[in-house]
Amino acid sequence: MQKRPTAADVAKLAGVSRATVSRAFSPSEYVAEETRAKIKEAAEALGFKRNALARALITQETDLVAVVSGKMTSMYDAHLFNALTHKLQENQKWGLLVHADEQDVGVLLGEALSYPVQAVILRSGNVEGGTIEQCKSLGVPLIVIGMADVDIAADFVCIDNQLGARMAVERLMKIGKRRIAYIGGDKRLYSEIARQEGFRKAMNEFQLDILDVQFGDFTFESGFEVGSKMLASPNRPDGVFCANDAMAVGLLAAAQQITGLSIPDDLAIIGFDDIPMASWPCFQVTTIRNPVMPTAEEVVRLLALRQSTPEAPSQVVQINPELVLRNSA
Amino acid sequence: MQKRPTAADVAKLAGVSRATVSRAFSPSEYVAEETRAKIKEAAEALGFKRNALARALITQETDLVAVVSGKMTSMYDAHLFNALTHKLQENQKWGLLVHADEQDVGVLLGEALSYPVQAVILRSGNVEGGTIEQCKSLGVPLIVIGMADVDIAADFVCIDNQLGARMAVERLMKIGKRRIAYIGGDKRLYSEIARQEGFRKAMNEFQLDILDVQFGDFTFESGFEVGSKMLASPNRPDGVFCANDAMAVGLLAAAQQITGLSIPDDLAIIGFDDIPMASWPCFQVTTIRNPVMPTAEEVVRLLALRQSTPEAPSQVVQINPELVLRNSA
DNA sequence: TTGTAAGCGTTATCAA
DNA sequence: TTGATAACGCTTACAA
Repeated sequence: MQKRPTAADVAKLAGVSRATVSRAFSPSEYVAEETRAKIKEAAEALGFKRNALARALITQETDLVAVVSGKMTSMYDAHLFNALTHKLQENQKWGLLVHADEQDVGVLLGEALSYPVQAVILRSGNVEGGTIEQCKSLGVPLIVIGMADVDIAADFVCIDNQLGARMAVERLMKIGKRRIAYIGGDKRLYSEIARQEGFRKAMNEFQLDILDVQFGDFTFESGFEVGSKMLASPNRPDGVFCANDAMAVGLLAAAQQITGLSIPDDLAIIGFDDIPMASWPCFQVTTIRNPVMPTAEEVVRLLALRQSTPEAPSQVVQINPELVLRNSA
Repeated sequence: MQKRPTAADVAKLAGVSRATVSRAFSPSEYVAEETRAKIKEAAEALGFKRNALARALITQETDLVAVVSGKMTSMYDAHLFNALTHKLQENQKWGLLVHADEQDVGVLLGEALSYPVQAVILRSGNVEGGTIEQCKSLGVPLIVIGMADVDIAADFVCIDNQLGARMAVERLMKIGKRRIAYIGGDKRLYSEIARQEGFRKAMNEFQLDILDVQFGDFTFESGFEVGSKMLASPNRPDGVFCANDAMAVGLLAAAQQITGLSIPDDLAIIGFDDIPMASWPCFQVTTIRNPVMPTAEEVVRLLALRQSTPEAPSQVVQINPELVLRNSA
């Protein structure tokens, strides 16, 4: 920040008042075309740009949105992030990046909130009390992606995990699988909890016994490792629902190393999310799509809604999952 | 943005002046411990936070940094982004997100620059003139990641692509390969240009003929496709250097489908970047590591340097590549 | 140690 | 259609 030209500089050069310069930059204000042209020209010459800070201060409205996101460990995270930033930009919002590695969301968000933001968009496995309190006390709307909780005063946008899990079980049933197992991820994360619950409910509904339940940590490596053990067991499943694609691909890779094991005949695999890798020719994993664009769109819709109707009751928006058939099930 | 409490509110509640409230929040200012405690208490009660906008306006210094990044299409992008935001945060900087899909970097950056940012960090395949001009005319330092150009008045942080390519060729030579081919990515991107040049120079230096040169677009799918063709050719190489890991893994996957083809005996593969996937048990690709942490660290170092010494001549910082030996070469 | 008052770069109100 | 002038929420001389 240094010798940034100000409206006063432009005013002097154009021979008008500061107020007129300001007006010249507001399309809705009345100002003689001639004057406006003169001002624009002077502004151009100086490289003048209205200072968003000073503007926000007086207009009392920001186009800043805090985007809280953890480490992006999978392509799903990266794609969601892409979609979100894309949509925000399309709606003239600027994302203020808050990178929360661990449990430090509260502190970091606190610091970030020294910027008056229009809302906080949180993409995280867990929403702790401090975060919600902070937003509430500052009157900043909170929009959470990837989980749902009707008891928290925040908006939520989340894939319908239960339905997704049910679709997976249904598919495995349909292709004749009865010895069905589950590979879950980090037990503290909402996606794991919800998907496992959906899986259990569906299995129960179809009156199927759950053959095996194992846990990885949502990574390929863990899917490979846990999957290898599961396949080595004498009690081997003929169908596995994995809580995300990375683990499903890991399991598939493990299965591919066992000679004579045919996919999907001996072993069917269904993942969750539909990351690009699931469609690679060497994998071709059947999965439950968790679409990022609709998610991002709902987020900006809620953002707009909160701005126009701040007092509206908080919403939980469910995104529809979709069964994507490939070779693994 | 609504009923955010201000310093005046706190002052009234604590029974002091606005100035004292301000001082109470600056650790270096003298203010009676008793008063400070009283003010902190009042601030706490109201949920007061100093407004960063107003602060920046008066202090004339921002902790905002524009982070321009395209769509993240690979885990390398995601990791670099993680590392960068992490480091920025560690240095009390806030990233203002600019998501540039295509050639629209100029326009978007222009809008983003209405916020007085300390610097612009650009992660992109191409730096066009408009971007540089805009930064210069506003006196905002520009730091570019992933390319190097001594003729542009900006700081650059970039892996030493030539050295990396050379290390790959050297390794292929060392394990007895002489029929060496190259699979490149999008020809407009700097990484492609620099890595290919490095490859050609090294091949020339070792007095080897280049067997084949093909191009994908830096994705797994393209590596698989181009690789399949390359392997089907009667003039099949015994060693391939790929311009990134995604394509190297794609090529490997294609090779794995050919029965009787042994890796690395019949075909050695070397990638670039060292993304997690390269180390997966089913791939184990030898690669040239392009480390993200050192890159991010250099960026924040340059950021600090530009702030303390704005007029220092621009730098091109080369990051050292590293040969990571795995099973594919 | 604290209060008063000026000012950062804008926009909004009110006259002219 | 334009120009003074007062805000916005803060920091910082300068006084007290």
